[in-house]
Amino acid sequence: MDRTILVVEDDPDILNLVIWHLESEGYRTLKSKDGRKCLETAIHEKPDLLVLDLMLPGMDGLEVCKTMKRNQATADIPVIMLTAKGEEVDRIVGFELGADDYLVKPFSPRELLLRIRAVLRRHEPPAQQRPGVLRHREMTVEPENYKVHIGREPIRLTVTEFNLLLDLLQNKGRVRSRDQLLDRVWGYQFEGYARTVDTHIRRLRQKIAPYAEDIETVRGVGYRFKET
Amino acid sequence: MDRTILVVEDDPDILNLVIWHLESEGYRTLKSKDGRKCLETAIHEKPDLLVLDLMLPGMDGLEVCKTMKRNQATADIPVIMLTAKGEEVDRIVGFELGADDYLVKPFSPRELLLRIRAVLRRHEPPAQQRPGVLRHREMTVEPENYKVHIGREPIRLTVTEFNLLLDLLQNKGRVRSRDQLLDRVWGYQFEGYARTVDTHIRRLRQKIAPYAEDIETVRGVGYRFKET
DNA sequence: TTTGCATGTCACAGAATCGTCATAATCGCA
DNA sequence: TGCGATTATGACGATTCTGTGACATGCAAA
Repeated sequence: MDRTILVVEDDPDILNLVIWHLESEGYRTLKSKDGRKCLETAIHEKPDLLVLDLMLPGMDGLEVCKTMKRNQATADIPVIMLTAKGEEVDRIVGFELGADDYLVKPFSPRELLLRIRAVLRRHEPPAQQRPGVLRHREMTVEPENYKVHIGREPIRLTVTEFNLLLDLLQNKGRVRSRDQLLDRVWGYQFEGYARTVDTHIRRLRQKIAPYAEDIETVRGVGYRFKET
Repeated sequence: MDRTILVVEDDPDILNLVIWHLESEGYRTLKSKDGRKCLETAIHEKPDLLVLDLMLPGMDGLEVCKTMKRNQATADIPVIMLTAKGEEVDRIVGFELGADDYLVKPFSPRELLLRIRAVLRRHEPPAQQRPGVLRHREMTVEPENYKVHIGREPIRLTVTEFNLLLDLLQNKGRVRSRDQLLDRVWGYQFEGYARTVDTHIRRLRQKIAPYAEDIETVRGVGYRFKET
């Protein structure tokens, strides 16, 4: 699962409280105290959901929300608004801004968690798009669990190896350049050499030995998982 | 592929660095040091993407961006902003101006390249317009995959051979001179003899043996892929 | 702290690929 | 038909790319 939630709130007490509850529920979290900064975070980190305080220094929550919905990169991220009593609830509820739900302070953490769960469920990608279990001959890969089996035998992969395998498998038949792989598996900000990919490909091949050949080297281009 | 990128930056060092990296990745490039001039260039040359420095002499990056987005001819060109640390990142991130992404200096060239690739991917024309699988009798060529089949049989081509075949096939029926082929397949910077093309044509003919005859030699001119 | 694992980097060897050249074959035209 | 120009071919050395093992670092568990 491992959803990431960005919390934007200027009151440090509330911020930490919310963060603490989210993390103890197993969510990954990001914080921001500033309306402007949080947009930046939203774009680069692509959280699965945003918990947004209405009253913020600088750019207020309404603005943040509107801006996000206008920007293609962030338009799909659901937003839960936090408001103090008496704030302009009506406009939020009107959802002119694209907020998906809202809570009036003071709220109970449990309620927040429930709302989050509900909103996430609503925004869950439909089953056929969701990464289900991937298969390749006798090998099964479970994206949600970081588990790989060949036949009955469990295969122990590191996170990097797993992500590498997953990306190749999800793009079966298509060549991925080393840079593309660095981008997708290691992330944008990684500043390493393309050679690193080779090493991990090697380790991956060793571990999925029976199918080592099915990771094809496309010389001068990159790697590709063999179709069927 | 062969996308054109306009880089607008007043610092010549950074400008040349960026240009160099872009070209070595195979992009065509245009430069501009001036906010006003670059608008003109953007309109006439229709680049596929703009890398725009925030701080510019004359008209600054924000203005350029806003102006571009107002003008129908340039509104669809994605923009990646470059900013020095501490500059008004917030307004950019607010995307009031329509920037599609941004980078804070100092940035790594690799990261810029990755962002460019990501933004271009987002703005990619829909699939039905993109060059799909090419066919010639029993032969299929998948441009994105570097894959060639004759019937069911996969054909192993090197990247150079593949690009050569692709260029000929995409221009079926038209003669290409050796110089044209050198430019398109080997790249402008290649400094070699035209005879090199002959050798690769030969290797290509061998590998696609059943259709060897379909690569016609046009004496004194170049080569041509026979119209079905 | 020590230990073990995951990771990224490096250097080197082997293999694939490339460009060039010499020579043979072919073509177009007088 | 014969000649010069052009192209095809095969070989070879040079270059580039990948696979591999070894190693340094960092992190986290013990």
